[in-house]
Amino acid sequence: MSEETGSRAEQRARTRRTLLDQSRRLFTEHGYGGVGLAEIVAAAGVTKGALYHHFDGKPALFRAVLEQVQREVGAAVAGAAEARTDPWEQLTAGCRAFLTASTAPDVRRIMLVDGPAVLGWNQWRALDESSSARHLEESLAALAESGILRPQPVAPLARLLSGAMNEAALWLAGSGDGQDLEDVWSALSRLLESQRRSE
Amino acid sequence: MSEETGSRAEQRARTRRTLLDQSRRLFTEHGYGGVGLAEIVAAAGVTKGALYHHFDGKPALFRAVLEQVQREVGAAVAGAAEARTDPWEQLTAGCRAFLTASTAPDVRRIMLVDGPAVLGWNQWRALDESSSARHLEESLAALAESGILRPQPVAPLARLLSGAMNEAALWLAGSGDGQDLEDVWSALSRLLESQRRSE
DNA sequence: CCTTTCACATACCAACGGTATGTTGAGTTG
DNA sequence: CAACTCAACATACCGTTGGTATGTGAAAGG
Repeated sequence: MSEETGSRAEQRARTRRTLLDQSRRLFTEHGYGGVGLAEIVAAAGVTKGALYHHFDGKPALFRAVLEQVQREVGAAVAGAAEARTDPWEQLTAGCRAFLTASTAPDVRRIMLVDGPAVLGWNQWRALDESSSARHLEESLAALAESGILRPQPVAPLARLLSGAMNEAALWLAGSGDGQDLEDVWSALSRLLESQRRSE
Repeated sequence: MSEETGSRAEQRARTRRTLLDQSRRLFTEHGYGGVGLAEIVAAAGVTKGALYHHFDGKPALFRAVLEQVQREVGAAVAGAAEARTDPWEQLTAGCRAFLTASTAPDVRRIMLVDGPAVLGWNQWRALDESSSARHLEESLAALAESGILRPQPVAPLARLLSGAMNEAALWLAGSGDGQDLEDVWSALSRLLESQRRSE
């Protein structure tokens, strides 16, 4: 299994990664409040001393896990958008990528449910802004500047769409029905399309 | 102050109400995880025995508080809608009432932030459905049936709009700027109006 | 009155997050 | 290469937490 070989830096990295992986799994299964540090360190095969050597406490550990999840979601959104050239398609592809990515159980629980409660909404919002939400507002701003979007301030619209997609992802994760994704997607598409400037 | 007069039923009701009021205040100020039962019972002037006589535990107490908050928000939404006769105005008035009501600190923290994390999203969603979200979907369904709304399934649209308004309320509560409410409201109005059937 | 029952108060427990200190081996230095 | 340093943990412990089991005094019932 995980031998205690390697340099000190390797051991440090491996321990930290194991802690992150196991806590992410347990947070997903039982929620932040439903899992104790004892359970986490037991699953990782270390002790609380190791955990507190790497993280400042339980909230800091959760924050590190959340940042990891948000980086992955942000990368998925950005990747889907960059695969397109048309600005409007970049927006829609990014939104669809966010919807599918956020339906995963760990994203759902860690990012959408427990995140705001553990860190407080303001901190959660700041993290969300720096990862995936930023792409949405930038995309909308570009569309507004080139006149493709109906003229309006983009910041409020970005908030509304972000909230709409968050809620939709939570709903989709619970339904498990593939048809629901298409229903939500057409509804969201209608909302997006309605903000496109009529030629 | 609160004398121990009255019949046994009156004492019971008074104790329960005090417990609900104080826990609601403390949950709002420090969040669910940030306040202990000791603090709650001290503020209410009773002991843990009284609390456990009225509620099954800390999550059950929070659930009772949440249901109270949701009833108030639902009543505000329904009241604003029923003050109008035109179906479309009922929708917009209800949405605006939800936005303003959900900006209050207790609604924000208890209903929007801690609610899903404490009860789990499925239970939270069931409570939300039975209070304010139901009005939204019913209003949309009525508009769809009478042909005022662009033909589409209303359930996904209701979910998207509900999430959008939740997020908007969270943002508005943090900004404190009165202009932001108007910005968000015009953005939301544009989204709603775009789903109105063009004559 | 006397008894029962309700509405709590008191005392207590296991588990929790967090800390203080001990230990070991890799990396550095003379 | 031997002595030393210090990072990377392990171990033991503490105060507090949510939860429970039991005691108690006043109101309701006969």
